[in-house]
Amino acid sequence: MGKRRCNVYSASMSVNDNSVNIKQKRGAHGPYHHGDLRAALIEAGLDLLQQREADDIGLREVARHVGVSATAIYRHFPDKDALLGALAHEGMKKLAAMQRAAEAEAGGGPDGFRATGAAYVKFAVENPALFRLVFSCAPSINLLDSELGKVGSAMRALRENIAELMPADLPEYERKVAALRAWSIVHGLSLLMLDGQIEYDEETIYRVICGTTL
Amino acid sequence: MGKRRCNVYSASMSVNDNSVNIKQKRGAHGPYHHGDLRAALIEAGLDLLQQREADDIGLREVARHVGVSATAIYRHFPDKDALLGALAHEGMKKLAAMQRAAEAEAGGGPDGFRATGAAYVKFAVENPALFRLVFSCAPSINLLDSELGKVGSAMRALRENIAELMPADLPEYERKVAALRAWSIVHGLSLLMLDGQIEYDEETIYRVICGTTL
DNA sequence: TGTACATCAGTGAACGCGCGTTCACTGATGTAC
DNA sequence: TGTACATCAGTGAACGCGCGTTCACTGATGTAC
Repeated sequence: MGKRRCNVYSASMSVNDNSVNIKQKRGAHGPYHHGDLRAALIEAGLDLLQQREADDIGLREVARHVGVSATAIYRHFPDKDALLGALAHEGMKKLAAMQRAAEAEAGGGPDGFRATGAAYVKFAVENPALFRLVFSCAPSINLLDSELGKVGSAMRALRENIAELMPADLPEYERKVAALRAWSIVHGLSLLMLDGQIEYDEETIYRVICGTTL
Repeated sequence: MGKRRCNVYSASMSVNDNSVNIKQKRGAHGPYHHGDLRAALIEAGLDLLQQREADDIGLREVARHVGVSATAIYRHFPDKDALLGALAHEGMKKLAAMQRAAEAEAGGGPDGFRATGAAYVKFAVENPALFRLVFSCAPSINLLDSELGKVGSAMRALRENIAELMPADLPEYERKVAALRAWSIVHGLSLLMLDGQIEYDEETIYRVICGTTL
């Protein structure tokens, strides 16, 4: 009982593995419509990242988690790095979404900025391994984005977003420095918390962020 | 020619492996006086950390680098984690030393504080893998320190050092928050640079640090 | 509707690899008498 | 000074492990006629 069952698609489907699930399969190889396995692999990867650092996640393990042979992955990703890259890309999008939501809720201006910063830290604390992966894969993510034909990278968007939130009356260089400082604060705060140097405490986060020049 | 030679103690000794070096051995097993191999292993580990992240360094590799059998390590460290812990501990001491030196040079007060911060970032940029290792091992380092009977941990010292550098007229809680912010800034700046998000630029670092409330 | 065929997402066996760790051992050193 | 002995830091062989990746394959699907 101690061991985990590895049901087909256990990552994304309900836990019962009765014949109904089996019969949902199309063909003999799985319940995948076009592109499903790719999505399932990513979901399984994100799932594993909730429990473990990216370095400790194996390609075979992801396949096992989905209930598919290890080699099936190669139909969807050229190699392990590509899979990790896709996970990082997903993380980047989630982070950006959380920040956008926080800003929308708090309104623009300084309040919005603080909310954005707090969301950044919150994302890191809630998704430690994913957060780390995003930054350890940052160069390849940029590459991925431009390959997809997007204008600029998600990372650049984050950076510019911070700069835009800075007060408009500052000279250009000052704005850049202030944005960098703001980013450093939330990034440093995040990692110090992930590494157990600071306890997670919303009040503290808020105060640390608010002290920034605005 | 392409392959590295693995000379005995090549990490810490000059490169020539002629018979003189061999004859320096005491006994048949190596040139170690008491405790020498331990030191050599640590040195080799630090050496490898200049080239590669800690996760990609193997116990056997460290032994190879020193020119000793892999199992010899177990005379000096219970397991791989202990060796990595020792490396992290060494890193922590180096970081602390660099900060102390920077502060001494710049004098106390705000100038000293800024110098301390700049030294922090400089250490990170010059020793990326070691810097990361220090923080990923932080809990075990604390343990190590208290096992050695020191009063408090090196990490705590760093933290308190930052707090002491804060202006004295601030109320207790404000001091704590300001210290946290200062630490976050240099920590975040360091890691953003290590991850290639920001280019290393002393002027920028200086400006980002100086903007902090003091 | 029936048949022939190309496509392609899966399969399981196999590869070589380097790892951390254990084991029984060896042989030089320092010590007691 | 000489001998017997305990200590202990090294050794190399061996362990099982899980990994990423390759390979030739299978069999359901969609398409052309």
